[in-house]
Amino acid sequence: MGKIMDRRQKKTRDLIFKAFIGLLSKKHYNQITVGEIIEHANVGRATFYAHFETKDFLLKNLCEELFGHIFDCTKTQPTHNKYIFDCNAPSSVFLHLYQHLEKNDNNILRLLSCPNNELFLKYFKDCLISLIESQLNIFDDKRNKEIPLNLWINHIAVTFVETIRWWLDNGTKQSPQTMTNYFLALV
Amino acid sequence: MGKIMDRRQKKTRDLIFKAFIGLLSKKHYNQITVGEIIEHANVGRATFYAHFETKDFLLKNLCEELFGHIFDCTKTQPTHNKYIFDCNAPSSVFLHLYQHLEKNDNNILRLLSCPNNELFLKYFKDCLISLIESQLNIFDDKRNKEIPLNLWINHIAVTFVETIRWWLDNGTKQSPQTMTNYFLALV
DNA sequence: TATTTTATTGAACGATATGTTCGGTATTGA
DNA sequence: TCAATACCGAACATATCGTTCAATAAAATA
Repeated sequence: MGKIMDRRQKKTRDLIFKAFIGLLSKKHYNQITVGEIIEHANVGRATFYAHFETKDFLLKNLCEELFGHIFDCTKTQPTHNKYIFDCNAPSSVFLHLYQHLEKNDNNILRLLSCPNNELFLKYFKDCLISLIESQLNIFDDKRNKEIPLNLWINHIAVTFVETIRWWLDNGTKQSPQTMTNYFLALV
Repeated sequence: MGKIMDRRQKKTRDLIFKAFIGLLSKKHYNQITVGEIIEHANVGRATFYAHFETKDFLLKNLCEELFGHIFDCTKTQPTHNKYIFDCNAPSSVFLHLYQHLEKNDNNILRLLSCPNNELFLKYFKDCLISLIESQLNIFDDKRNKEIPLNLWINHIAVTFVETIRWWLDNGTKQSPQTMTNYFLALV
């Protein structure tokens, strides 16, 4: 994973990712072939399989690369989030996520709004859940104690994911702050 | 769709559906082959393709068959729902859906809790959205007018779907009434 | 019942995709 | 400079797809 990579390795890895992303934004995951990927990446067939066991693993690795560091910077120091984000509002983590997305690092938006966005939103949700678990106190005032805890956590995560989906479907016109307000109003 | 069917047609159609459901509860949709389906259904290859253009169409038809009538009975007389369900509570439609699922007609539960449940929950959500659009007044008291309408409707649908997912994951131990309460508390 | 219509069968086919192998080449890092 | 290693790319066996067709069996109709 974090191993030091030969320049060549990193280069072809990036080429494959880039080609894959390009294809994902055009056609459905299921009908993308390895042949197409290596053609667009301009990479040998054997090379592809030297890097990725399977198309599914390619997807998994791509998700880790894309979302990994977004959530990393919220997790590495879970108890100090407020200060990291230089903000005391309880919603800072979520505001920060909207802002991060708006910056569109690594073309994440392109993937989250493409026909295959389910693939990524699902992965995104899994990351979110562990984040929310560590930030649960934020929602204490909104919680109905009747509701089972894991149902509640899941509901928060899903609500957040759906605000993002809606945001993207509507052209990302709203500000991160507005989206945070929508999110908090819904939950 | 509703055409009169030759006995043979209905028979093979059911055999294929049954085989498909059996496979869906064992392995991932993507790695189910037409070959496996016809083998388990004990049906000729050409016969399969005479019924279904594609595996994707098979899935679509299965969804329509499974969910079609559940939602049909809520839609055919949209203005009279209260009386159909013999209940005056505004939540009756949703209570009725939980009850319907609990009866487990057509092994719907098996599909909604299998590893492929995303496939069905997604379809279920789409049906839900049009149902909710026709029942929106039920949620008038809970709605924050700041929130865009389609975001709001989507949120209600997703919340309902997620309560079902949670219900199934936890063994369907709660009563439909309890689930309705959870749902209304979340939304 | 006799006849016509329709559905199923199963083998065979071409096309496409998969994942692997291997000898040769080019790049890298020390 | 040189040893290690990543890439190439063609070839291969295997698997799945979706279609075709002539033969057979079952249902609908008269």
